[in-house]
Amino acid sequence: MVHNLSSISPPNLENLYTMTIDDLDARLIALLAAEPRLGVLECSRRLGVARGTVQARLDRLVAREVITGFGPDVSPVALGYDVTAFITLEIRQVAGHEPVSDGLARIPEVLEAHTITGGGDLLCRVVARTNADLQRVIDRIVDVKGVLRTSSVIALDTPVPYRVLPLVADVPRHGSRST
Amino acid sequence: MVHNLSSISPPNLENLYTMTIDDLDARLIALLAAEPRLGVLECSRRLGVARGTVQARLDRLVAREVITGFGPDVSPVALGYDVTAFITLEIRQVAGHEPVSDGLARIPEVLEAHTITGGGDLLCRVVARTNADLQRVIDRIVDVKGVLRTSSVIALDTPVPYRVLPLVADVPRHGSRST
DNA sequence: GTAATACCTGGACGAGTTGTGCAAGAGTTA
DNA sequence: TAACTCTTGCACAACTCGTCCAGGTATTAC
Repeated sequence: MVHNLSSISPPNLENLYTMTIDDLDARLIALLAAEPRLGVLECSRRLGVARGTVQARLDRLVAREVITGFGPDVSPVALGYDVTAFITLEIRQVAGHEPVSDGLARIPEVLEAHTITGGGDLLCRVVARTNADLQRVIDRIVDVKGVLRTSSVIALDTPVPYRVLPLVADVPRHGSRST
Repeated sequence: MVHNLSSISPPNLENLYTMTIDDLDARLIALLAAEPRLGVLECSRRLGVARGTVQARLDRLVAREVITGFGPDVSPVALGYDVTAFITLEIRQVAGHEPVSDGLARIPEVLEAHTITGGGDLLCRVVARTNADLQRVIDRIVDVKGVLRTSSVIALDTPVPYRVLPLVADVPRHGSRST
């Protein structure tokens, strides 16, 4: 029997938003990151818990959007895009960001774009087949309505490739629920 | 019977390195990206090809490292890391990049790092729990031996989140092998 | 033109996994 | 003590997986 709303909302909200992950979650994520094609059953064996537990944890992690998806991770380099660059855009501020963002989103080579501090600017990561091809991509960006100026920086090497695992291992936990 | 080496090497090398992907590959990747938990059998149904074909294509894509993995994709935001920043490092050039890269790799909040054009510099993407926490992360970076100066830019919004799919759809193909 | 090669198809096999449901026990909170 | 949440262990049928095979077709080499 429910006596008042506070007996419903607060615990749920806390579970959904305040909580992060516990030790078992972290181990599960690390395991899946190491061997992504593992099934639920195999995970449960490796982690030493029941299959239903792994299934429930996974569902919860996905529901809470801690896990946002399961690849596939496609390598631009393997597709022939060997050049990565970071381009800072100076844009006309009167128009706002949206039109520019829309224009950028229409360029396949723009892999991501962020608005950043420092007066109406955008930082975006682009790829191209060659340095000469990069010029073409930059031209396309400059052609986007609202873009005033660009300044590019080419990535030569990637000593630390994108990763999140150290973060997962480092997150403050709410105690270990597992025995 | 093999008459000379040229009847072996060139075709293989071409298949492995020169080729990109064809139409079916692109559709398969797009399908998996949209619904990553799909099995091989279900993919074959959706794509209208035999199961063995999908299996072979997937194996090849992974072998050629067009597909480098299958998540899970973990959201730093869901773990409480709400602040993303891009930090440009000026480093002491005598030592080279490696020691600095190693130091950065040991900081969980450093999600990726690239060496960039412009004289011994590094660009890295970091996350932090709050703006105040970002200061702590920056301090850790500055503490890395070889780092002289940093300059940070905070990402306020991400109008174009990381994506590769448009690239896949756009890649020049070697004709459609599918009927 | 003929042979060799690579690819797709459709079928088959057994082993293993998945989704689902249930009852019981443990731990926490009020 | 009661209510709640989570985990466990078990069960079931349905499905999928990895793997193999033979036959057909398209491309390439000679």
